Amino acid sequence: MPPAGRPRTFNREEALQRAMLLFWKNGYEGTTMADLVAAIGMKAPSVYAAFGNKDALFKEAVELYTSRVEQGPLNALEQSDSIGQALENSFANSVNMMSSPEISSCLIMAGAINCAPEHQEHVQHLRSLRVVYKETLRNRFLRAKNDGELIEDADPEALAEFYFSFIHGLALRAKDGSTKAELESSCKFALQALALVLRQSQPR
Amino acid sequence: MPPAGRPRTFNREEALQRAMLLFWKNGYEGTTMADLVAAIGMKAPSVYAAFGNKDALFKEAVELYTSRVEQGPLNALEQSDSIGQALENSFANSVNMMSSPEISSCLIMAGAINCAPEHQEHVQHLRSLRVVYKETLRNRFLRAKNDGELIEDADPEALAEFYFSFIHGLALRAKDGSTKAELESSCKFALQALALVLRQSQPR
DNA sequence: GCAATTATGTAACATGGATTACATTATTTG
DNA sequence: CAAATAATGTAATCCATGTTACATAATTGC
Repeated sequence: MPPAGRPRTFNREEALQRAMLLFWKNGYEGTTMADLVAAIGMKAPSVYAAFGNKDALFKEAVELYTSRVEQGPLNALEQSDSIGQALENSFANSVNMMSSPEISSCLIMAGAINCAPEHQEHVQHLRSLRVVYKETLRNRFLRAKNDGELIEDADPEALAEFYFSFIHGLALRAKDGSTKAELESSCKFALQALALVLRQSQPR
Repeated sequence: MPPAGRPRTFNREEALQRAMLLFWKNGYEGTTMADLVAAIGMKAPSVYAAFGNKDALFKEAVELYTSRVEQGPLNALEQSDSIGQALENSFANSVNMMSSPEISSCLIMAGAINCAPEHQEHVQHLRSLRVVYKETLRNRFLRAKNDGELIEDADPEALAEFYFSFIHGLALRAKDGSTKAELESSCKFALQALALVLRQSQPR
């Protein structure tokens, strides 16, 4: 039984998806409510009625992004038993999502950098999501160490920080126009470097 | 002979330096003219008279930043004959400049990401400066290959892209709160990875 | 059909932030 | 001292952008 009142003439999910794509492409500050309203194809009051305000819409968009896009690299990290495979899959996943021609980069990694005072809500929000990725990476390296995949000297925290820096940089390179091939060759080298801390790796 | 007219009551260079520090800390969009005017300690018309407008002031601030701050890592890249030393010095230099407690990160690398439409002038400007860094890195690797420092298989372009991604990421990690120690241990690993492509390196 | 409810479109309002008009003040030159 | 020149402070103006008031339209339940 639909609720009383005039029914919506647009699809909320579809509208959210369009908003997400815009935010992905241009970030929070680079996307105006006018842009969003136009992309959704309705007038401002309808969008406000459906989503609240810009902050709330952004939050929902980021949730959609997280579940649809960011989850890929995150899951890949955990699904393989070998740390090498895990990273390789995660990177491949990241590069793919960063390489859509019109959109490019990563909403979370490349979002709201140096754009607004630190205390603004969306800045904190994105940062906390970056922390999630970092923690996932960190836990994966701790597990690898535990599993005996890494040499004694290997420092999982440092490795996580290194690979996270690299991934973070990839997102910016994508934003700055690096091709998929360039991103991929970067990743290839980053993965080769893992040999330096793998226990069973055979030096060439 | 000073020009006719009332003399300025503030030091232009000092004002520019303060503006640069603000832009460094908060980026172009995160810094308002009101902030700048307050930091300089004058009223808006005086600042406009001295610097033109926000864009022009930003441009001058970035020039100051480039010559005073960014030049360090760039010079370090070229001043050493060994690619390993060159990178090590450049990274150390970068980490130092990114680690000032109150300021942190890099004006050029972390500036104007996903904050404003691509076509805005300051966005293009920062991007072009990033290209300079990338090109310097690329040329340094080409030279290393030429000098016989690298193995046959080494791809200087890919190496440049990788290390630039990493440096780019470092800037964001710094912005996101990584400690100097974390940045340093990341760099250490990144430099160890160079062994994979160094001709004379002895595998362990 | 009528009341209640919710969406829509038009047209505003509110705010923050870049920029400037104008009168005034301080300095050099003649 | 007068004229010219340039800086200063006050107080606006302009504009983009987020947000909402209000009248109207479409739907449900009685």
